[in-house]
Amino acid sequence: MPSEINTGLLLLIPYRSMESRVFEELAAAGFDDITPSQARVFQRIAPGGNRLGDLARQAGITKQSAGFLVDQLEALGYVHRVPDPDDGRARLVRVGERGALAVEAAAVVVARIEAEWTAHLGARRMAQLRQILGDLREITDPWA
Amino acid sequence: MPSEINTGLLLLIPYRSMESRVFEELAAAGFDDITPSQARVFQRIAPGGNRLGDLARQAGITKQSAGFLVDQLEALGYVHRVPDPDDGRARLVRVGERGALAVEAAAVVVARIEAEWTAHLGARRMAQLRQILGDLREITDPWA
DNA sequence: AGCCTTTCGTCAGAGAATCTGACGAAATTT
DNA sequence: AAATTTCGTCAGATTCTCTGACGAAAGGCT
Repeated sequence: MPSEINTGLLLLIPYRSMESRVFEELAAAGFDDITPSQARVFQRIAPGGNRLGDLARQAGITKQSAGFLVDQLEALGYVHRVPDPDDGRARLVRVGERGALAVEAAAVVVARIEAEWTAHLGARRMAQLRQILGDLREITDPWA
Repeated sequence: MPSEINTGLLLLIPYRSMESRVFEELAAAGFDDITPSQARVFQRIAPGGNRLGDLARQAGITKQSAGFLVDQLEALGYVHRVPDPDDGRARLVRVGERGALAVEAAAVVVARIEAEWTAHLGARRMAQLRQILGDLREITDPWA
């Protein structure tokens, strides 16, 4: 029978596969001092930078935890914080030099994995998958 | 534009939504002493029971961590351990009485969420989603 | 039989990640 | 101006996870 496995687990399996592969290959490429938790925050940083609270909400953790992880990312040179010109209380977390290199390296790995998935599923179904997930985001993304 | 967001994150968003909702509603139903980490191990337990090492591999954690979590699940009455008749070193982790009730309650919530998703996507596309994810599992499930 | 070697689970200890609660500073509202 | 809210941090505790080492049992190999 065509799998009575619940849809949640069905989503988690490929996610985990991608995450662990990106993580491994990044480590092999010299970015071996970043942890998965740090990476999950890091990957949410937008081009213009984000406030700490935004990152926390998007990553689904408290702002204290996000602050803890950003401190480490900053010490490792992946990000830096700049004052928020619009709000004296806040600072913006921005991708730094080393972070930009990591982003680039990660994008290469992600592209390769997506290509493998496309090869397995066919371009048409890969596009359907992304389309459907995008639609699902409308009712499942607390941040969208 | 149709989202250049990477497919991994696209998978994670609905997963997290489902996980957190199941978790919340389970807590509201009286299963409020279980943690997400415990639940991620618990949900892998098969009808006949599993060895600790199996659970660890499936959950992607070390056997020590799995042991730690199963100890707690056992203390809370969700599971129990029985000797493995085929191997004197091993024991089987089995779902206990209270665990079975939690499984039942979780299944109800999962079914409701899947119904919501189906209502949003349409039955046809929901089926496509599950079909495609099932296929993707062939190359992404280290356990399958 | 008797010895490796591997596998299963646990113990011990350390480290990482997360949370709750409380706080000062700045922004916003009244 | 004062009260309220929001932003980030500090402090402390808990939870989760890992590495390393170990005894017990199983399986292989002379």
